[in-house]
Amino acid sequence: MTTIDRIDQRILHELSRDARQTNVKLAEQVGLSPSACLRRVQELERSGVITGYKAVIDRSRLGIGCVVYLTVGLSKHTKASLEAFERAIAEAPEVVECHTITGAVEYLLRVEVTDIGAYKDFHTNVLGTLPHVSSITSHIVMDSSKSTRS
Amino acid sequence: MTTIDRIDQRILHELSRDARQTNVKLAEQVGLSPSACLRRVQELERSGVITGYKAVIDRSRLGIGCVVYLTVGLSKHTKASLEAFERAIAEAPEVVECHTITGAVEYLLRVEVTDIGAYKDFHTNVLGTLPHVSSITSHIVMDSSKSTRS
DNA sequence: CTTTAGCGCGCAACTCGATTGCAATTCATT
DNA sequence: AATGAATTGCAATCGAGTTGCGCGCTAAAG
Repeated sequence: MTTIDRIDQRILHELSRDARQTNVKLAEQVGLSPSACLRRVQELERSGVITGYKAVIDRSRLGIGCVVYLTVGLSKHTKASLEAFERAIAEAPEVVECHTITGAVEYLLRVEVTDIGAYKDFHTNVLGTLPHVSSITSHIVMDSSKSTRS
Repeated sequence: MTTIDRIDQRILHELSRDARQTNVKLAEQVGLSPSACLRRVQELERSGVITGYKAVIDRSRLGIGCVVYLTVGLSKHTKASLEAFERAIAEAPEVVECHTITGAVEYLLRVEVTDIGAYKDFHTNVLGTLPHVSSITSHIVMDSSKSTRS
């Protein structure tokens, strides 16, 4: 594992909050000169600690009104059926996350759609067409009081 | 809702992939001159579609070896007990997401820790000390085959 | 049909930040 | 104390960011 000191941690924290602040400002905030700060950032990128940067988009402004976490259980647990399911999920733009999890079911998915009708459509016409799906439990997100993941 | 045309969508898509590419490169990719492209980005920011930018950090490089999604049910559903729970969760650095969801339980949390022992510690010493927590169901993430959320 | 107004765009000039080479400083080891 | 390695700061250069101005296109009004 790469050695991360306190200044690196500060840099990571700052870039988690605002990845497009100028390097000059970032350097000020972590107490380095701009060039030393930039080299730190470059090293964090090169070593793979920082894997990229992304825009944070307010999906509700784009019409996303409904976020759903759902668990999916499969009736067949062969490698082939798992892979077929994951391939289908990879093709579904509504699904923004797919995790293989421990427990009574195989997957936890995060789905983002415009409204509950669109979710029903997804549920019926996407999930409903996949072979080996034996259980689906949906949880609509009413509020996200914490979202600090980066 | 702000009007988003196809070029705006292209911009959003590109900035979801690499938010620190130069504006010159972004402009090339969406087929505008750099200044027109920049104004589009500025407008997407001003209007709140883009709420910010963040670094994507590979947590496993920082020692995070264990991601857990867990559902939490409360025994009391008063406003006061809900708020107390959320305040406690806001103070727990291991919890990176907290969603209020429909269904038999109240919350879905995402927790990131170094290893399963650290999760047990969190489970016992953080969750275990909170009043009104009546059920906890943990799912360890074994793999995330899709993660396109932005 | 013509004219006008509004919107989005491109061009170009200026400013400032990004980047990198070199030298200095600091820290750790012998 | 000396040496080597790692980190940092300085400064110069280049390129990108930013913005004002004018142009072109489209739609609406006369």
